[in-house]
Amino acid sequence: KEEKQQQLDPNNPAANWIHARSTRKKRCPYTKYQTLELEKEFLYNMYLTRDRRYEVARILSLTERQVKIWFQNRRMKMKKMNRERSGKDHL
Amino acid sequence: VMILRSRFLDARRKRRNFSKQATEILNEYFYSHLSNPYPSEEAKEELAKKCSITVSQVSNWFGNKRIRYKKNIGKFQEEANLYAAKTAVNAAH
DNA sequence: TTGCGTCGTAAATCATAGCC
DNA sequence: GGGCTATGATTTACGACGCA
Repeated sequence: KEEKQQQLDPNNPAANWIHARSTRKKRCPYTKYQTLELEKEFLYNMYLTRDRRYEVARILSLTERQVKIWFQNRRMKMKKMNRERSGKDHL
Repeated sequence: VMILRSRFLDARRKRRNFSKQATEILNEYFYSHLSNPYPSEEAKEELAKKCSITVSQVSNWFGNKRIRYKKNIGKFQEEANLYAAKTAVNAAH
């Protein structure tokens, strides 16, 4: 495990930071229907049971992994929104 | 009600490009850390304060900058030279 | 040692600001 | 105004690491 570099060269455009696992799946935007259904499910409960995940994936033609990750991302989004909803009170 | 309404509208107000000065500060950091342009959480907070934007916006800016820079280094060469010269001058003083 | 959780991010895409 | 690109924000998909 690990990787990363540590080469300096300020004047050279040799920024070799990260990346791109060649095996990564290309991002594929979900349809309005898929997103709406996922949102409805999220509203019902933020965490999926195994059975529910299987059903949602089947109904929306997504893999269970995609559904799992969608929920993880959705929870992070909610967290971010709450954080912003906190530092307010002005105007 | 009016206050709540104005807050709601305010939250949805259209985005604005960052000020010239904020962009200047972000670019100075980016180009002076070109070998590893990943500010720590603390650095992000400091940049956010200096730029009068949120930490999330700083993260977005760096995310966009890194990928766009990497995608076309040539396009940013002039800008890179400009900031390199600027930091060199600052270091000299 | 499987398996799902968060955190930070890449990369693609979206939305629209802002210039000509 | 209309088109076009730049730019800030959001959306998928993981790697790294944590915990039970």
